[in-house]
Amino acid sequence: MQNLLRSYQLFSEAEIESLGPFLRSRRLEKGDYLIKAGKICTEIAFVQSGLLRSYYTKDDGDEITYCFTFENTLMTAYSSLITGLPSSENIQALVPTELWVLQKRDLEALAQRSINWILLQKHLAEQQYVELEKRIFSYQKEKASERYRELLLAQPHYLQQIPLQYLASYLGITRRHLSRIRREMLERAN
Amino acid sequence: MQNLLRSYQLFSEAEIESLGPFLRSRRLEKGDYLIKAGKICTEIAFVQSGLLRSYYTKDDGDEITYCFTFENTLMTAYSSLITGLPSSENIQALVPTELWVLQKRDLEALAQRSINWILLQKHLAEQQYVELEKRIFSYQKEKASERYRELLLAQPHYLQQIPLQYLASYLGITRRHLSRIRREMLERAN
DNA sequence: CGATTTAGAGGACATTTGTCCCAAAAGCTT
DNA sequence: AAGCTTTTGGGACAAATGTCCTCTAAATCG
Repeated sequence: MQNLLRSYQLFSEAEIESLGPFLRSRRLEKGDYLIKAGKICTEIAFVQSGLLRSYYTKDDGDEITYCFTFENTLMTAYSSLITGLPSSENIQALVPTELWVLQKRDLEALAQRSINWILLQKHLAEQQYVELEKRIFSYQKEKASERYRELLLAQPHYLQQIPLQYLASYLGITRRHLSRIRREMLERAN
Repeated sequence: MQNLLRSYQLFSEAEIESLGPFLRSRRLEKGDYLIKAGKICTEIAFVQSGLLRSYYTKDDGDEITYCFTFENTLMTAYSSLITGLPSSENIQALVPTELWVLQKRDLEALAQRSINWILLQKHLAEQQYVELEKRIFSYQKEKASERYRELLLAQPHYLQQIPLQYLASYLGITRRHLSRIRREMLERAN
C-alpha cells in the first residue's frame, strides 16, 4: 500500500509511515465478504493479493457484478462510504485475498493533521470518476462484443480467474450471450 | 452560484463573497459552445439559466450525448479538467444560456488560501461519482424503456426542451427505438 | 474416492434494438 | 408566405440480446 501512496507524489516518507499504525491486516477466504449490502461502509481496503468482486442484487434476485478489484489497488463500497447510507453493494473475495484495511474515521483523523490526506481523497474520487465515465461511454457506443474485447485487452490475465457469469453481468449482458460472443471470437480467429 | 455554495455548508459568508471577483459572466446563444473536443478544459461553469448538452463523436461520426446540465448546477468537461488532457466532450448550449465561469487556476489560487476550496472539489468529485454509479447500474440492469421512464420521472419538465435524438443517445439507444418506446408508453396509457 | 454442486456451451425460440428508409410536421430564414 | 432545414414518427426487415432448458465437464466437499 505504501508504494501506491508514493506513486501519487503527495506524501513525505514520514507521512506514509504515519499510516502504518492504522492499517489492519485481514485475510478473506474464497466467498468471504468485505461488506454486505444493507450495511454502512466505514472502511477502505487495499488488496495486497487476491481478487474482489462487488455486486448488487436486482429486484428479481439476479446478481449483477458492478466491478472487480485486482492486486495493488484500493476497494471500498464507495457510494456508501461517501454518503453514509447503507451500501447496495456486496464485496466478496473470489479467491483467498489479503487486505490492508483502513478505517474511515482514522483517515479523517489523519486529514485533520495533514491536508495531504484530503488531497488524496480528492484525487481518488477524481480517478474513480474518470474510470466510470469511460465505462458509460462504452455502454453508450459499443455493443457487448466490443465491450468484452476491450475488457480482454485491458485486463490480460486476471480475467482467467473470474467465472464468466460474473463477467457477463459486469458487461451488462446474460451468460448465454457472452457464451455466443466467445464462440464468435473463436471462429473468427481460425 | 453563491446559493449553491451555501448549500454545501463549507464556507463562511466572507469566503463566498471572495469568489465574486473571479466569476466572469458569459452568455451562449443556442448552438454556441462552452468547450470543443480536442481542447484542454480549464474552466468550470455555473448555469444561471438555460440548458447545456455535452456530447462526443463516435469514429463513424455519430454524436453521442453524455449528459445535460440544467439551471443552478455546475458544468465542465470534467475529465479534461482533472487530467489536463484534451477533452473528448463538446459542450453546447441547447437554448440561450447564461453562465458564470470560474477559471481552474483561480480556483487553485483560492485553494491555496483556504482548505475549504479543496474540500469543495473533493465533495464535487464524490457527488459526480455517485451520479455516474447510478447510471452504470441503470445500464446494467434496465432495458431502454425503463431507463427512459426513470429519466422522465427524474427530470419532470426540463426534458421538453431536449430533442429526442439527444435523449436517445443519452439512453444508449437509437432515435428509431426511442420513438417505439414512446409509442408503447402512449398506448399503455390508454 | 464418489456424490453433489457449479460453471460452461449451446439449441430453439422470443424480445429488444438497430438500420435504412420515407413522409409529415415543426421550426427557421429570407 | 415560400422555401429551407430539422425533428419526429414509423414501415420493413436485420441483427443483437434475452429466456428457458439440456447436456457435459470441471470443481468442490465429505
